[in-house]
Amino acid sequence: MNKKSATIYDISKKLNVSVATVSRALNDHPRISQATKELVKKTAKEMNYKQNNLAKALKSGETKNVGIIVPFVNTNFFSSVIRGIEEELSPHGYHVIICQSHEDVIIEKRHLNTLLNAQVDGIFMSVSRTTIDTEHIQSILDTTNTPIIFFDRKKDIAGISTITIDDYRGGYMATEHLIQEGYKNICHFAGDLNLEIYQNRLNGYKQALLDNNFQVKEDNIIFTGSSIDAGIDAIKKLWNSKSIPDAIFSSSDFAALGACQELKKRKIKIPQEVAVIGFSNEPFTQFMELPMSSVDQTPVIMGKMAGQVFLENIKENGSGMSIEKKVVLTPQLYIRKSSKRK
Amino acid sequence: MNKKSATIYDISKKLNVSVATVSRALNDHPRISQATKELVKKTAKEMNYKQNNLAKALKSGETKNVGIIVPFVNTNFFSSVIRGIEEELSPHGYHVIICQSHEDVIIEKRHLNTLLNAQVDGIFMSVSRTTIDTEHIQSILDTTNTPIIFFDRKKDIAGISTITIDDYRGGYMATEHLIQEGYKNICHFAGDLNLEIYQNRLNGYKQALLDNNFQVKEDNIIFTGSSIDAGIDAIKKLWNSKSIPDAIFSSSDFAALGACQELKKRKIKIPQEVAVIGFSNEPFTQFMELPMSSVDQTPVIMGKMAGQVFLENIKENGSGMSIEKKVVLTPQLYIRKSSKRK
DNA sequence: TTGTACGCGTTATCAA
DNA sequence: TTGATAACGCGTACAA
Repeated sequence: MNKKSATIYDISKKLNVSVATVSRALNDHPRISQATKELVKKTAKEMNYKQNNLAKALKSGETKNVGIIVPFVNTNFFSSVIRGIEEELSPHGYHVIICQSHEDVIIEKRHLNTLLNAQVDGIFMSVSRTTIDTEHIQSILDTTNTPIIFFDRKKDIAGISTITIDDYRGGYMATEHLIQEGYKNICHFAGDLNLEIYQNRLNGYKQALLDNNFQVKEDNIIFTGSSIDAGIDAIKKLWNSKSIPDAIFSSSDFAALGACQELKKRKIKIPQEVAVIGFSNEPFTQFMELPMSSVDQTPVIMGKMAGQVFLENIKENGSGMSIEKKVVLTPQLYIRKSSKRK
Repeated sequence: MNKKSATIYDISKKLNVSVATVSRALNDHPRISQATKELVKKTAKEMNYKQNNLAKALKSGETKNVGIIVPFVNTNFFSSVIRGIEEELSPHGYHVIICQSHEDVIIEKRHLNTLLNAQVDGIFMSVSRTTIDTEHIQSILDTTNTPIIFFDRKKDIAGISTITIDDYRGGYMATEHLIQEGYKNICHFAGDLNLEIYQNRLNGYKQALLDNNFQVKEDNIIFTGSSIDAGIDAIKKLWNSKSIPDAIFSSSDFAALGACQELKKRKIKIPQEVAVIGFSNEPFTQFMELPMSSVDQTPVIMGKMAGQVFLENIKENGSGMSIEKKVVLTPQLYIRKSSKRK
């Protein structure tokens, strides 16, 4: 009842040739006669032979598997990056193993270990929100040859290639756009500053203000999370304060959405009274009651670039030394109704 | 410069014990003295030993990897199912390998083969749109012990477990809801009938009409794809016909969205003049200009159920015979403004 | 309690 | 052009 798949031994027995010959025939080795090649391949097909990549990997040291660690897989951004990586690597024979960290550094650490045990040829990761210390990553770098590639949420570690978007520029672009539309009191919904991306968006915001002779008011920087509720709360807080803003640049589309909902509830008009612009260009932004402006992170391209960097790394890595590449993609500003007053 | 990780041989040499002892110590074998256990584990840590799961898998025949084949990974539905599978299996030590078929049966076939070569312990899949013939799947069933589990988009093959939602019921619920709201001329945007899910949604629609003494008019069944443009085209076609509908039950949220856009353009009021209800409960539906009703497929639960069925299958599979399970989940109707006239 | 030696399925080296 | 055999790293049956 148990169906064990045929091995090259089974083929070699059946044909009365050595396993070496079978292996070479199947791999189109140049010094094997055409006749035996065809014979071997034919009987291999008949016997339903399937190459065992496990054994091959054990011998060669290459599994042709890569790991990807993301906080959650079912968000538009991360699933799109994964799509990009898969599409870049699949044609080169790689498989992609997905792990979710749930924003928990403990789980992230565990996944890193199991991926290494599984002998993956490389690891792509976006660090979790709770990843502050990075010794667990540094130690992999020190003790293994497995290349690690950060995308989007990176940490500064020498020897690790990164693919990011220019979040600073994204923040700058969004803010400058609001200024050009004539808004005067622009506030910012900042994200978790433990993550560089949110720091950079904030810094871009600040610099755009300064470059346009605006003042950076600390009261205008609200630390929200990335949830709808956080956006709602932020509006409540702001509208109870002395200085009510006339524009919001949110580092998260979801917080921006919450803001829109709360503003509507209060009958405050977008974009006439208040402009809103988000970040990530989530699919829902363009279908909202009032289509929302947002900064696109080009996630599929990010994934493809990450894949390319990995492939180059593998190719160059004959020497055993790792090459560090820093790819920075330019975000794309999508201007929609929520921020167009003119 | 090349860092090769330590093996049990390295540890055995260092401690002057046999590899067997090292192996057993690391695996907490009962008949190993506490002293040597601790010593071995300590030095293993010192030498930065990492178990090579490749070798283990080659020996044991279990890779603790499963494959998932979906058309595309970056859709809300599929990425949510993947999340469910990963969360169900990860605690049991499994890794999840993702493959995209791009709706192409040729690619699907290739992925199936490479997954088998990789010796995965199981394969989860949603068939591609172009998968009509199923001999490539049947032959895996006949020649290997690798369990296959269909989710959502299944084919009827004996011996394959399936996790689906009751699409028939979903179609029935949506249609009946429209009838109860007083709509009289309900049309249906049908999907690719090569996929059972769309057949079932259509059948549920038909039966709901019949059960409520409505006539099923073939002209009211439009075969659209699942794109926004298809929805737009469908409206154009319908509004040029003799019988203009007052309600639309779309088998796709995106086609429904296109319909909403085109209806708005034509200044036709939703839900007063025409009701719209979609399928999948995509995140954008609740944030639309006019929040859209939709049928939720509970994808994360679907993924978890698929994972559970796999685990049960593995457990029971000592005998080498595969158990076939059919899990049918109940869809959830989300009624929003686009279909509430009363 | 510990050691020896084999097998898992490949590929590669050395001989023939 | 082909064959015999070692090696990859691990677990384990059989011995001691």
